[in-house]
Amino acid sequence: MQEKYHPSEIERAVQAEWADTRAFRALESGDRPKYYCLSMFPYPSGKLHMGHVRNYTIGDVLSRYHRMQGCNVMQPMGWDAFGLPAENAALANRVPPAKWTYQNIDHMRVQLKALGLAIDWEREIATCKPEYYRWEQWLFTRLFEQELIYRRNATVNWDPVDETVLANEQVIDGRGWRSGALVEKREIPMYFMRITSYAEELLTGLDQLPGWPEQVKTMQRNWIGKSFGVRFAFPYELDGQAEKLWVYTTRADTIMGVTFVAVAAEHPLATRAAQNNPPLAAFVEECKQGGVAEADLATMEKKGMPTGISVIHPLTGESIPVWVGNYVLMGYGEGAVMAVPAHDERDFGFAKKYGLPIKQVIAAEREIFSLDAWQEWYADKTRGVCVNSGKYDGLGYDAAVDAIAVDLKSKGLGDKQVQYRLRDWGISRQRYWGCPIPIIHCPSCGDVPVPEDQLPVILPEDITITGRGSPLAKMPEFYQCTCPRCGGEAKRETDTMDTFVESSWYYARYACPDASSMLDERARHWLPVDQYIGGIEHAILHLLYARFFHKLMRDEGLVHGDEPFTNLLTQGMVVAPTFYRDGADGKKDWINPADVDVATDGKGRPIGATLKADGQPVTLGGTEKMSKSKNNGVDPQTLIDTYGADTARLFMMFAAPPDQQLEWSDAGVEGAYRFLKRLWTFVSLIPPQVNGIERVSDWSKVAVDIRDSRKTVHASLKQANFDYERKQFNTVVSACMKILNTLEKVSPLTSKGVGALPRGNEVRSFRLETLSILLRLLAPITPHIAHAIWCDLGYGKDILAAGWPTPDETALEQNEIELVVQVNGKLRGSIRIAKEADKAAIEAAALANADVQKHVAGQTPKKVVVVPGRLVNIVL
RNA sequence: GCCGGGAUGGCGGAAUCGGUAGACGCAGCGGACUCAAAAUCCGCCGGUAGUAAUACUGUGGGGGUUCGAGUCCCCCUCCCGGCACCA
Repeated sequence: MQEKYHPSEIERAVQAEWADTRAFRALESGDRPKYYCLSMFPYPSGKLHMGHVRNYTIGDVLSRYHRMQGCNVMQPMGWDAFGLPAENAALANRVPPAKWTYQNIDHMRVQLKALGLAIDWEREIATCKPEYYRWEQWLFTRLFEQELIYRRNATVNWDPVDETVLANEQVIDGRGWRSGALVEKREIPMYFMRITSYAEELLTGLDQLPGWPEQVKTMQRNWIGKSFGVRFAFPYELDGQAEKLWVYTTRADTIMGVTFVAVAAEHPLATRAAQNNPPLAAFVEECKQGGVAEADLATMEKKGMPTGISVIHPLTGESIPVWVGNYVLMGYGEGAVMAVPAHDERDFGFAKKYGLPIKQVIAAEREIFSLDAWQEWYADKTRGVCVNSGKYDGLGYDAAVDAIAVDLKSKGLGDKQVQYRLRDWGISRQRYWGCPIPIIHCPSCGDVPVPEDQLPVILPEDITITGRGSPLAKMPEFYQCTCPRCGGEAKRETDTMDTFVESSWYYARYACPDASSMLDERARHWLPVDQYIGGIEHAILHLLYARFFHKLMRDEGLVHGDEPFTNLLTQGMVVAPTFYRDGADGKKDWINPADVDVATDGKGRPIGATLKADGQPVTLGGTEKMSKSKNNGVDPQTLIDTYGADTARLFMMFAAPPDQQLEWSDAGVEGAYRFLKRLWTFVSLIPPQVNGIERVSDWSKVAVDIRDSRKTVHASLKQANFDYERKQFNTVVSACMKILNTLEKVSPLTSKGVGALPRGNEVRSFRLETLSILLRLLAPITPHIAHAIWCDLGYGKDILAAGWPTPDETALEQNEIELVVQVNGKLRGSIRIAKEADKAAIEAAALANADVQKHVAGQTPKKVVVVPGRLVNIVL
């Protein structure tokens, strides 16, 4: 074994060995318990980024740890290959999306393999391949026939210049990202999945997921948003016809305070009113401007205009004016809301702005009419009682809602209703690079699903992207077809599916990537996923859609069980410092941290930075998520080329706990490399054992410093095992570092001192045991070096099969313990005392302590608190 | 705006059930080795005062509960993630 650590040689050799032995092929056979470990698959954007490295290292650590614990592990990998960036790249570089995507996949696969991940590459899938998406189309047709998929109109962002539907991301400050045109809302027909039919199950199912972070479950619960309220109608008459304007509220107890009703611009009532009201028509037009993103709608200025139409309050018979409000959306709920300015912040602001009446109907501790008065109690439904509400006066929330619902029901104008905030999932996309929707539009038969024997509907890959509309809609050879039902001339659907559809079931397909049906028996074997790992940004949408899909597939008889992912780990982002210079056009020119020298003050604080190329200063821009736009990404490839995969992995695991943000640090990488170098050098200097080692049989007889060191090692092992179980890998690494520090103190080895071994067998035995523990603790994190040393030292042929180390409890035992003594909660001293000493003995020893007596100063303690094994607190 | 998180030395972070704040690493400072540098090794390292022992102070800010609070409760500030067509 050479003295110098050469990671690239070691890693190449170890990876070749794994490949030759197909070490990570997952088989369904055997009697070990299965462990399916899945990391969210990457979008093939071109190059691996640090977020990927972090995600896949976490997954790999968990996979290898469980394998060493005796599990039959499956860890697959694939590509979330459809999506918008491929079309953008096609526009920019004139490369067809398919070609671009496949090239990226080939490059990123090589990069992933260099990380030494324990992946079964024989299960690789790419969602853009017909053999994958054909089953998605097949399921679509099944769900369509069950009416779990249906077609209706929905609002999208429309770029009037490019004549294209825009993603929310492509709308910047209300304008199209390429054309700069003001974006409009437009209604188009789309297919929807009836996720609301599963709302209740998606909600209650969260209670069966103890392995999910509470934070994610809370977000999903709030997203589903189950509410108990009242749906009721305001009757009115229009053109001699009796009509009803329906609304929904969770605060029916405030119904007597309604002073106006607001409807969406697209509401039929608004349309009708605008017919002979030009200013209103103009306002309705104005409301169509802007995008559909909820964050924009919620933060924009609330505007409105009266329709001139009034409705009747269902309980008081009062005339209530109807307004059009730009903040009311047709797609949500009824497209109309009751407004109670006295008890709702938004309504209050609106009423103030337009001089609408404000009527207090809930008793507050202070008079209403200032914004902060009602805020104190409004959120707390249990506190207020009704006032100015006629027969409901004095009732609390529950009683008032009950009484009001009964009265509405008796008039046929409403009733209690449970509602969900969750909306059905619109899956149609007016884009090219996606899975074609398998529907044929027949003038006589309507929407006809493509029959099974005509699937897949293959997406043509040899096309050109213009940025205007969908290429498929310009390809008669794609859309011209005959109706499967009547044989007449028909038109194929040219929309594709939301890419979230592919990522909603890939976890199941990995179990049987070559199945001749959507899923087979192997999916039932491997599912559910035991451990899922991915970014917190997927906490709601992707994870909710995947849970929904699992239930759809369950009801199709394709999978067993209700939930797809038993345990979930949401990793934090990778962030790095940013640097920039102000460009000529007023925009910032972002400079990569690799091209910058940072100057620090005496204490190591950064005080300035210069560009390496010209030595001139650049501005420090703060720490942000690694991204192309801020040019602060560090290329993982350079990292791996310079230090090796083990260093990259070690740094990633050590720098922060998996679920927290990770700050990039070149010096931190150096530190990780230094540790591996130190380990390697230490091992390389161990002299060959000519006659083998005579093992110590009774550790209680060895020298006290070795016994103490052994205690540290086993305590660190115990801590590391605890931290592995709770997935806090940064402290696992800390424990490993501590073990090596301890070992080097007892068994110093330098290139100059080879052979000069003090105390023979005791040290050798301790070293042998300690290294076997250390290497196995490190094996999941830095698998190459651990495997190489394990073999070199003759521990065995495969560290993955070596089993997991357990601490020797006898090494941790101690007769005397140290107790900290506080006086009035302040640390004043410490005592050593027998482990089994009783409370009286501890108290006496504590009071006898010189440091303590100084502070007690003859006073009689009021109380003495003894916390066994920890401390004594003397209260004066 | 709404929902969910976060804030601890110069920096990343540790503190498992309310019980010694700062483990482990980085940076920095001092020293050894060297002709020299790199690498490596040893020591110091929250702040203030002090030669020191030690004292006071300290976990974003303000209040509270408790013998005892980084940890629990209330209020506030700032930062981050998501908001349904980025993935």
